[in-house]
Amino acid sequence: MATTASNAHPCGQCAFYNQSIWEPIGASSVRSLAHRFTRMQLSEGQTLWDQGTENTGLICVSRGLIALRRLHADGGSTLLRLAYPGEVIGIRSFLTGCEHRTEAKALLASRVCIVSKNKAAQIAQSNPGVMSRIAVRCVDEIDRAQERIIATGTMSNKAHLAALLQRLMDTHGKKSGANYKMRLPLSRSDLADLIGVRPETLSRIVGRLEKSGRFKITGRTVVALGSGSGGRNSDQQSG
Amino acid sequence: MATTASNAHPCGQCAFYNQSIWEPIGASSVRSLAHRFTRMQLSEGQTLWDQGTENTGLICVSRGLIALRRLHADGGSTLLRLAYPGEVIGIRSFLTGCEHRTEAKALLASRVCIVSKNKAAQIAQSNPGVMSRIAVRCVDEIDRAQERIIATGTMSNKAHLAALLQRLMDTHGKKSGANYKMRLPLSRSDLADLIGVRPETLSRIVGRLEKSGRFKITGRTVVALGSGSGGRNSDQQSG
DNA sequence: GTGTGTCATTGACGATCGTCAGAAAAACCG
DNA sequence: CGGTTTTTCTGACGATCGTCAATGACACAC
Repeated sequence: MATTASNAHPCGQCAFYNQSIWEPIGASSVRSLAHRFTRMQLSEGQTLWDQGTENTGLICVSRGLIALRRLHADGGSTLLRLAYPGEVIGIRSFLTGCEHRTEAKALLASRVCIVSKNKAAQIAQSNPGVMSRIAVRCVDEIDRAQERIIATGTMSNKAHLAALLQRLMDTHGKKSGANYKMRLPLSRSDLADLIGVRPETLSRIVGRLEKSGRFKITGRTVVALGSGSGGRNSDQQSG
Repeated sequence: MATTASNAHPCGQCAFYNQSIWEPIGASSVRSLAHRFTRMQLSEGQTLWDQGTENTGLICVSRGLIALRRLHADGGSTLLRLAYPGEVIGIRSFLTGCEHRTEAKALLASRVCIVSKNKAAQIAQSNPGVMSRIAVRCVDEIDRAQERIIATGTMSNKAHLAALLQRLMDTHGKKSGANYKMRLPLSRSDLADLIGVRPETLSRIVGRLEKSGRFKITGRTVVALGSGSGGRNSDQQSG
C-alpha cells in the first residue's frame, strides 16, 4: 500500500489517507508538503495549544483523542469537541486567521500530524480540491454541533447520557464476555459538560441510568450490559 | 457604484457584495454566473425547500429572514438557524451532495438569490478563493452553533432569553422614544426551541423576564426599556 | 502509614422544568 | 359580525436541577 520513497505522499502511510484533506494535491506539491510535515507525540493530559494563541497550522489527529475546550472568563469551561483519529483540528483559526478560541488537550496518549500554517495556506489556496475537503470537514463539525443541540432539546438527560456512553462504547469499548467494556476517557466534569448539567447532577443521572440496567459504571470503568444483541442502541437517536 | 452592463457581477448591486462568496471569481466567470443567477421572492411563511429534498444550489439571503428547522420523526421540530441577509444557506447539502437535512421557511417576506448547483460547483471547484469563502461561511455557522451550546450550558434560561431578545432587538428593533421596539419574527414555540425549553415554560420565563424590568412583551411586540444607555446589554455574553 | 490534594458522591432544600388539562386571547374566514 | 381554529397563557403537580455543604474514594508524596 504505502511506499517510503522520498516523493511519496506523507499521509500515504496513514490509515486515513483516503479521507485526508491533502489527498487531492498534485505530484508537484507532494515533496513540499512532506517537507513541512511534522509528527508530534502527546502524552495524556498534554496541551496541544492554548486558547488565545496563534494558529500554527492544520493538525490531523493520527492516534489518541484530543479535547477542544472553551475556557470562560468566570473560570468555567465547556467541552466543545472530541477529536478522534482521522479528524482535522485547527481549521477555524486556520481559515479565519484569528486566535484559537479553544484549548486543545490530549485526553489519551496521542499522535498528531501538523502541516505548518504557511504551507497549508499555500496548498489550499491553489488547490480547490483540498479547500473543498477542508470545507467538508467544517460541515462535519456543523453536523456534530447541531446533533448536540437537537439532543439537548429533545432527549431527557438520562437518555442523552445513555446515547453518549453508547457512542463512546462504540469507539472505545472492547468485548468482555457477553458485554462491552471501556475505560472512560472523560472525567465526570467533562461528561457533565457534554450533557449540559452540573457534575453533581451528572452523578445522580449516572445513578439513575445504572438502575435502568443497561450500564454498570464504577469510576472510569463502564460496562454495557448486552441483553440480547450486545447493546447497540435502544432508546436514543444519534448521528 | 453598481453597473447594469451585461458583464457586471450579478452580486454587484447587492449590499453584501464585499462579503459575497462569489466576489473572487474572475472576469471570465462573471457572465456565466450571471446567466444562472435567479432571484426569488418569498412571502411570509413560504417554504424555500423541504427537508429531505435535493439541493438546488447555493442560496444567498438578500432580504428578509429564513428559518432552518430540523423536523423529527416524532412530529416535533427544532429551529436550528436564523439566516439573515448576506448569509448563504444550503452549503451543507451543496458540499456533501446529500439531501437537505432541514426545512427552510421564510419568517418574513424575503428575497433570495440562487446560483444553480451545477454552476456553483463548476465555479467553486475551479476557484479556491470562492471555495475558501464557502468554508469561512461554514466556520461562521460552527461559531453560532458553539455559542448556542455554550449559552445553553452556561446561562440561566432567563438570561439566555434576555440575550436572545437583545440580539433580535439589535437586528429588528426601531427606536421608539427612549426605548427600542420590535415585532418578533418568531412564534413562542420557536423562541422556546432556541432556548431549549417547552412553550409553556417559555411563557413563564417571559413572565419572569418582564418582572425583572428590562423588557415589556405583549404578543409579538417587544419593547426594550432603555434604562440609561438604551439597553445594549447588561447580563449576557454573546458572540 | 500518614498527610495532602483532587475527584466523585451524597444529602438537603429551594427553584425550575415538563406534563397534562383547561382557559383566554388572537388570528382567520365567511 | 359571529363562528372556528390556532396560538398563547395559566394552574397544579410530580420530577429534575442547581446550589451549598459535607463526606467518601483515590492517587501520590513523604
